Amino acid sequence: MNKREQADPRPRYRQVADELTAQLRAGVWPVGAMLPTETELCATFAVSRHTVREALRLLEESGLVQRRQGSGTTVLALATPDRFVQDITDMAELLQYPQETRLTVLRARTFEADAETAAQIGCGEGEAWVRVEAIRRLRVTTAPLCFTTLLIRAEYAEALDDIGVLPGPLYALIERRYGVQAALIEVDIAASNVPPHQAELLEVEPGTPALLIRRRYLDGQGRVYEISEGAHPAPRFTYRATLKRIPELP
Amino acid sequence: MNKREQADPRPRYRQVADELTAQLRAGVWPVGAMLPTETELCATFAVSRHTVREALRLLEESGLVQRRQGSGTTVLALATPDRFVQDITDMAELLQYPQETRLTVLRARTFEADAETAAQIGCGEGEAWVRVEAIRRLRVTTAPLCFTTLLIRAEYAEALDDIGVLPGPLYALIERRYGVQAALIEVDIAASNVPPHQAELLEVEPGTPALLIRRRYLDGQGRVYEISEGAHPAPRFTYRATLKRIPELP
DNA sequence: TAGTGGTCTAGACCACTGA
DNA sequence: CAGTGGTCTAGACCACTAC
Repeated sequence: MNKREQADPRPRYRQVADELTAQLRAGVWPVGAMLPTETELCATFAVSRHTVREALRLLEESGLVQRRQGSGTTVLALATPDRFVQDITDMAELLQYPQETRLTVLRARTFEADAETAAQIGCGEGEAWVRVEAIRRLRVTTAPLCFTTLLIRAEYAEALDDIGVLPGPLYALIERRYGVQAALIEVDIAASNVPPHQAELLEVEPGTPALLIRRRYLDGQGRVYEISEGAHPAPRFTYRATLKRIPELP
Repeated sequence: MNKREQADPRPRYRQVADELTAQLRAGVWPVGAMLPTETELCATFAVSRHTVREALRLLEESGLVQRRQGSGTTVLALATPDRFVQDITDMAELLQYPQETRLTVLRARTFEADAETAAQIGCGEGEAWVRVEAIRRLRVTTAPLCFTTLLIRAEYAEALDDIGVLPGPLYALIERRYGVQAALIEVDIAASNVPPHQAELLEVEPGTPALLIRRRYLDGQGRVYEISEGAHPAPRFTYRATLKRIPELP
């Protein structure tokens, strides 16, 4: 039993994981049911607890089961669904602006969110926010890249002073100053026309199609603390993402 | 040494991982250098090899180090960079069309890629492909959602017969018939105007802004085998993504 | 061939869950 | 309280890498 006698090149924990995956797929346990305990699985497969735990770790990483100390291992799914991820490692990659861009603030104004604005933002009524309008340009050429509207909680307003002084996107400046980290970023992308009052600033004809990119930044408590909305005239900007498939278990 | 005598609630392997992370950040080892061997780390931290390995697993999952059997553990980075992921679990989520849509094929035609087309597609010159033009509609209402142009390798053309018969996006039909899995999907999103010849079909005025979504599907060998290009008239469709921060180690 | 990380065992105690 | 998964030890052999 010690050596790998059979011609199976897979490690034992992998064999156990594959067997369990197959049994899950076969419907041995329904979703929500409890898997046998680790000790029981040790007996079933005649392996040590360590090996069983390595196998369960694989199942857990695939999202098939959930383990909870004290209560046991529950079935989350019978088979690994198709999964894709977009993995963004670089902050610049997230915003997808070339490094050589500069944001010029046009206006900044504090306001209190009325009912309608609060609903739009997803914040409480009466909260103090700052609205900033700005233009993003390439440093070299003159054509503006986009017209940006930023909304940030008034309590973080001083981070605005760092725009143009320190590099990086606003959310990074806020993190630097206040320690608030974006835990979640919601991105909405839509098409629209360049609004009339922005057309001149963007140096395009009114009615030019534009890519609207709206990002909502949420902190660890799920509270929205920044919203950025950029209007990018049609030919100047393309949003690009690469999605990788997460390989299935077997 | 057995019990957790100090008031440190972290498990030992976590303490070891955090200490190593701090040392990495402090520059004890440069990028590319070898970490001490697991046995050495056991002695340094006075823990068992299992504990060291759990700690190294954490470092590896954070992308700080790389482990290779036989050669050792090398430093990949001194600190975990900001990382965000978009995690797409549902296939429908990937395409973001509501379930109740139907694709109606207007035209389908086989062609050979000339030099220009081959360069655009990213395929070899002279290869046989099929171009399909189609309209996606909600089943209930009448307003078309988008005008779609599909390009697929001619060898997978029979998957087109399943459109409207089997549910799911084309790439899933191809996978079902031929076993080809998308390993990578590249998504480009841009703004444009609805082309004149599509305006009538989409039931919008010519010149209406549209969201162009172009997806390139690559198989495991990095070969493009399908491209879909959808033109979505402005108010009818918004692309939405949610990015989660990957928590740092400490 | 020496040394690395990968796998595996047997056994122990702990922290947490739920009856 | 009994039983679960979480952590940890001591020790072993194996597969792989590099010299």
